[in-house]
Amino acid sequence: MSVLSKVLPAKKRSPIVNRDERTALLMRHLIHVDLFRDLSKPEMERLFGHLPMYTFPKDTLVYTPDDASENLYILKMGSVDIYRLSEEGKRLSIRRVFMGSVFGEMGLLGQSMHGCFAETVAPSLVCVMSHAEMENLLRQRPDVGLRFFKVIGDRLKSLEDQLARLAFSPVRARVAAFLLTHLDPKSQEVRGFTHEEIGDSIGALRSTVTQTLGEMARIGVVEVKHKCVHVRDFQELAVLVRE
Amino acid sequence: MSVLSKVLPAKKRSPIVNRDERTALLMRHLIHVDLFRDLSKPEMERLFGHLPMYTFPKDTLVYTPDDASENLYILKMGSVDIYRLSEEGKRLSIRRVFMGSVFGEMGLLGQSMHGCFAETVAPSLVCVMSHAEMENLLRQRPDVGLRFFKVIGDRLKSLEDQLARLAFSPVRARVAAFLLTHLDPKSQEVRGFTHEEIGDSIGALRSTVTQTLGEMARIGVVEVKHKCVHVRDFQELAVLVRE
DNA sequence: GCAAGACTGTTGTCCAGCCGACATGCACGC
DNA sequence: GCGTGCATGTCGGCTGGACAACAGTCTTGC
Repeated sequence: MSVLSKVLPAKKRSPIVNRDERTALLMRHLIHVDLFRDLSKPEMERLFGHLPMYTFPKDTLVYTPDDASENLYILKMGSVDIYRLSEEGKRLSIRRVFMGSVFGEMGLLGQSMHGCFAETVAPSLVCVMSHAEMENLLRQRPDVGLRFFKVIGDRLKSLEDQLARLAFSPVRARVAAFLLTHLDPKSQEVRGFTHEEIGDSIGALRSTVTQTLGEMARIGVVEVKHKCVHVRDFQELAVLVRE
Repeated sequence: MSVLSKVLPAKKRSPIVNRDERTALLMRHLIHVDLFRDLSKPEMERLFGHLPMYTFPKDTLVYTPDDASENLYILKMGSVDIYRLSEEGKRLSIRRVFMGSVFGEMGLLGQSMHGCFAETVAPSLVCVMSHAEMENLLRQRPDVGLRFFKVIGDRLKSLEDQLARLAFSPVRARVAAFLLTHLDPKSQEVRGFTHEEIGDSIGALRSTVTQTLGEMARIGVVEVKHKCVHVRDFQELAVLVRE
C-alpha cells in the first residue's frame, strides 16, 4: 500500500471548448453508457448536450473526500480508481471504473462522497452531471432510475463479496479472486495492475502479493510478466478462490 | 463465528388472515417506514392494502441464498440479521435491520439475493412486496425512487466503511466502531448482541471480542454486563476507533 | 427452584502475513 | 544508450489474532 507522503497530484481540469467537437465526442461515447441506453439520441442530446466535459491526464484526482459537490461522473474514456486512505495513509481500492461506466453516483442523493478519492489511472474523458440535473432526469424517466438500481445493486453485491473475502479468505484466495474478476477473456491475461495495486485492492502487502504470485507461477497456474499476469490454468485458479 | 453444523431453523411463515387486524397493523407501522413517507395515507392503503404480511418467530430464516423470489421485505416489527456463510460455515453479518426499515431490495432489479441469509433475531412482522409491484411503484412515484437511492447510498457507505475497517484496523478498533454505531444514545448502552454476534459482524473470533471488551473495561471505557455493554467514556471510545 | 443451555471469561499454542530492508530488473525519457 | 525511477524478487523477525479447550455465570423454561 502506498503512503500519504507520496505527493498527491493536483486537481487539473481542461475543459473542451469547441462545440462541434464536443457534440461529436458526446454522442460517440454516450451510447456506450449502459445506464442511458433507454434514451433516444435526440433525448440524449437534449439532456446531455450542455453538460461540461473534461479531460484528465493520467494520475489526476477527479474528486477528493472534501469535495463538496455531489456530481455524477460519466466516464467516456480512460479509467479511474476509486479508493480510500486510512489514517496512516494506506490505500484501499474500492473499485476501478472503466469506459462507459459512471461513478460518484452513490452520494447522488444525500450522502457525501464519503471518504473516497477518484484518481485517473489513464488519460480520461469525463462528463459531469450535477445532482439537480440527475434528479431531474430520474423524475422524468423512472426507467433510467430502474437501470440505475441494477447498477448499484451489482456494486453492492461486489462490495459484499469483497467484504466476505477479506473476512474469510487468506491472501492466496483473494489474489486468485482478483485475477479472475480482472481477467481479459481474449488474451487470458490481467494487464495494467502493479503488485502494489493488487495489494491495495485486496487489502494485502505488496511483497505478499509478489510472493503469492510467485507460488502460483511455481505451480504453473499463472505466468508472471511485467505488469501482466497470464493465466495458464483457469480451473485451478477457480479452485484457489474457494480457499 | 458460528458453524454451519449448528442446525438452521426451518423457514416458517404464519400469514395473518383477519382483514381488519391486517389493515390496522399495516397502517400503524407503515408510516414509520422512512422510505414511504412521501406517500399519503390513502395512497399507502391503495398500494399496500393487498400485500401479504407474515409473522416470523425469533431465529427464523426469512430468505436464503437459493430463494429464487426477488421480493422487497418491509420490516414492520422486530429485527432481522442479514448475513453470509463462508465455505466452512463461518458467519459474517452484513447488517442488522430494525423496525421501519426494508431489506432484500438490493437485488430488486436484476441481481439475485446474492448469497445472503436473512434471519430474525426477534419475533418479527414482515410485509412482502414483489419485484413487479415495486417496479410499478417506482414508475408511478419517482420520488420514492429518489428516497430509495438515499437509503441504498447510506448502505453502500456503511459497507465501504466496514470494508475499510476490516482492511485497516485491528480488532480493538473494530469493536469500538461496532459499539459506537450500535449505541443507544438514551441509555448509553449497546444491547441485544452476544459477543459472538459482535465477532460475526466485525470478522473476529468470539473469544477475541470477549478479551477486547475485557481490556476496554479495565481501562474504564466501558462496563460489560450480560448481553449489554455500557459506554462510560464516549470520547475515548472514539479515539480507539481511529486505531 | 432447578436443570439445561446459552453466554462469558481465560489460557496457551501456532502461524499467516505485516513490516522493514535490500537487491535485481525493466522501461521510458533524455 | 544510459540513468533514474518504478516494478519485482527475496529474506528474517515479530505479532495479532485464530483456534482449541475448559471453567465459571447467567437465564430461561418447565
